[in-house]
Order: sequence, then structure tokens, then C-alpha cells
Amino acid sequence: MVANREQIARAAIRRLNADPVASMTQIAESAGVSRATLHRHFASREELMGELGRLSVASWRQVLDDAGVDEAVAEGSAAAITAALDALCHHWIRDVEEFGFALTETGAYGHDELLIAVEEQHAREHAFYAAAQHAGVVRGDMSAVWIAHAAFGLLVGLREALRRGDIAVRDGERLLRESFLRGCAA
Amino acid sequence: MVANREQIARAAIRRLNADPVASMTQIAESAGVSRATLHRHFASREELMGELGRLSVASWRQVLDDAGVDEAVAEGSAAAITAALDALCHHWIRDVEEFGFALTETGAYGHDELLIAVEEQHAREHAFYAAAQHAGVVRGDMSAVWIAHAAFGLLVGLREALRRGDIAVRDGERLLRESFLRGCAA
DNA sequence: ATCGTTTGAGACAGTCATGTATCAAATCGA
DNA sequence: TCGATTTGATACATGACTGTCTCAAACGAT
Repeated sequence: MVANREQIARAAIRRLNADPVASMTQIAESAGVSRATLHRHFASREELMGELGRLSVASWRQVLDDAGVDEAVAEGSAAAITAALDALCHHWIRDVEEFGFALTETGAYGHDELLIAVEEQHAREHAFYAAAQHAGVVRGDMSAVWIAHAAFGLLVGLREALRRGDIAVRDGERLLRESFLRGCAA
Repeated sequence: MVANREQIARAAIRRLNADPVASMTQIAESAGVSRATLHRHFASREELMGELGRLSVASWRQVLDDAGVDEAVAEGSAAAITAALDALCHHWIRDVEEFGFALTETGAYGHDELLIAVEEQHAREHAFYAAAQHAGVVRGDMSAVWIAHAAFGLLVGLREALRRGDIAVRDGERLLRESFLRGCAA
């Protein structure tokens, strides 16, 4: 069985999605390689988690890019912001499916450059929600930071619902969008 | 320094809220006792986590009791359901402040009776949201199970926002209620 | 002050996870 | 086929954590 670094990283992500505290031995098994081979590709657990953190933040960045949040902020119109918000809900699904474990990962971000990248995405989100408030697209009676926390929380809920099989993947986007934008009250 | 079992458990909870992977040594420090004393009160980490799990589920049950969700389900009127929903948002704050760590705790529920108690509260919540749908108080175009996941997710978001000091405790209830019931869109 | 109880500090043993290293077997490419 | 490379299995060392135990000091009640 031959696996390259990226294949091993992908298998590690899938395993950690199902079992966030898997050991290196368990991760190697899931990747179909021996622990020795896992260590040859990633010198330590820290290096593996660092790589997974980079992949996760890259995916998050891609979601924001694909949704065009920066462009929407620059344009500032309600139409542009609304379209970006809609696209965000669309692209979040892929991210949650693949990197759900990273939503509540508590130890992966020990690297300075990784922490900086995380804060960068936070800043982009906050700027986006602030612009959305300014454009009258989202509520002004709650801070942009809270709105980002609410979205994050719903992504966690989505991850759990998917993990438990309580909702179908194809419903995920609609449920997320509706809950986030219009809430659960009738 | 003298501390009884309950004080130690409370201190453990506070520590785990701040650091979900604290060791027994760290937990003992936070409780102001030696590790030997911690072990005298709780024979093992498993016993301590079991006790904290019971306290957490008891608090969750208390929230549902205080909000009167079972009574509202039995009565079935929109007014009763709406009042219970409102009360739920009110009482959740206390629970999150105290037992926030338990929201994403992944190893505390190894005891059968504890698992049963957890499922019981899930069932009460699901019955409540189903009744709320029937009464036309919450949306019928998403399952009661998803609504429970959405609420859970927002509680996680609330925990993070409080942990980071991004929102004030006194705003927590309003932000939670508004986000959950009416969403973030303007 | 005395005595029984509790506590803290420290030592020890066992387990698990991680990192390191060795060597034979398997794989790959020419 | 052959040589170079990669891999898996295994052993070992280390550190962290947990549980257990001992004993002197501290504490509380009389």
C-alpha cells in the first residue's frame, strides 16, 4: 500500500472528524499505513496537526473567497452583500463536511503563522457582517462579532446533525441558511 | 485549606470551562487541594467526570423544568409554548455560564444511567419543538431535531463569545433569543 | 494539651502515547 | 533480474498522566 503525504493528511482529517481524539496509531490505521510510515511523512503529531490546521484554514479562506465576501464589502450594496451571504451558506457545507473537527479543535493552533491566518479570516468575517449591517442586510442590534459567533455555532450544530445522521446533506444548506438568517420561529 | 466534595466539583467545572483538557493535578490546583485529596473525594478521573456529567445533566434538566417545557407540551397552546420558549432562553444562560464545557465534552458519558438521562432531555426538547411546530410557534419546514441542533449550536457560539469576552453576560439572553427565534437577517 | 482525623508532599508502579531506530520484506524502476 | 528505495513490524526510551500508598504535619474537637 502506497500513500503520499496528502492522501495521509486527508485520511487523518476524516478520522478526526469521526474521532477527535484519535491517536497516531489509530490515524495511521485509517490511512492504511503503519505508524512508522505516518511518522516518516509527519515527524511529530504536532507537525501533522499543524498541517491539518493549515489545510483547514485554507479551506475556510477558500469559502470566503468563493463567496466573494471581500468584493461584497468593497462594493457595499445590499444586493452584493445578500448574494455573498447566500454564497457563504452554500460554500460552508463543503467546509463543514470536510473540516468539521476543526470547529472545536482546541490544540491545533500553536503556530504563529497559523494563528495569524485564523485571525485574518475572523477579521474578514467581521468586516463582512459589519458591511452587511451598514447595508441593512443583517440586524444592527447585535454586534458583527456576535453574528460571526452565531454562524460558527450553527456550523457546529450542523456538524453534529450530520455526524449523527439527523439531517440529510442535501438539506444542510437550506437549514443553515434559514436558521442563520431568519431563525426558527414561525 | 478545607474543601468538601461539592466545592471541589464546582472548582473542577470552572477549570474545565477554561481548559477542557486539564489534568487531575491541574484540577486539584484549581480546587486549592492536593491531588491526593482530590483522589480521596473522587477515586478516579472517571468518577470525577461522571459526577460532573451528572451535575451538568441535572442542570440541563433544571433548565427544562424551570422553563416548564413539559407543561407547555401538555397544554399545547401557542401562548404556553411561546412563554416556555422565552423562559428557555432565559434559563439557558445560567447553564452555559456554569456548564459550558459539557456542550462539547466528548468523553464524560460512559455511564449507562447518564446516557439515559441525556437521551431523556433530548427527548423532552424534541417533544417540545414538535409541539411548538404543531402550535405554529416555530417553523414547520425544518425538523424538531434540527431545531434542537440549531439551539445547541447557538449555545456553543454563546459559550465561545462569553469565553472570549466578546459579549457581555447581560446581553447573552437577548442575543441568544433573537438569533434563535428570528435569525440574524434584518 | 491531647487525640483522632484530615491533608499535603512525595514516592512508586502501571499504562498509554509519542518519538526513534533497526532490519527484513516488499515495492519500484531500469 | 537487480539494485535502490520504501514500508511494516517491532523494540526501546521517554514523558505525562493516573492510581495507590506512606508518613509527618496540620487541623479540629474536647
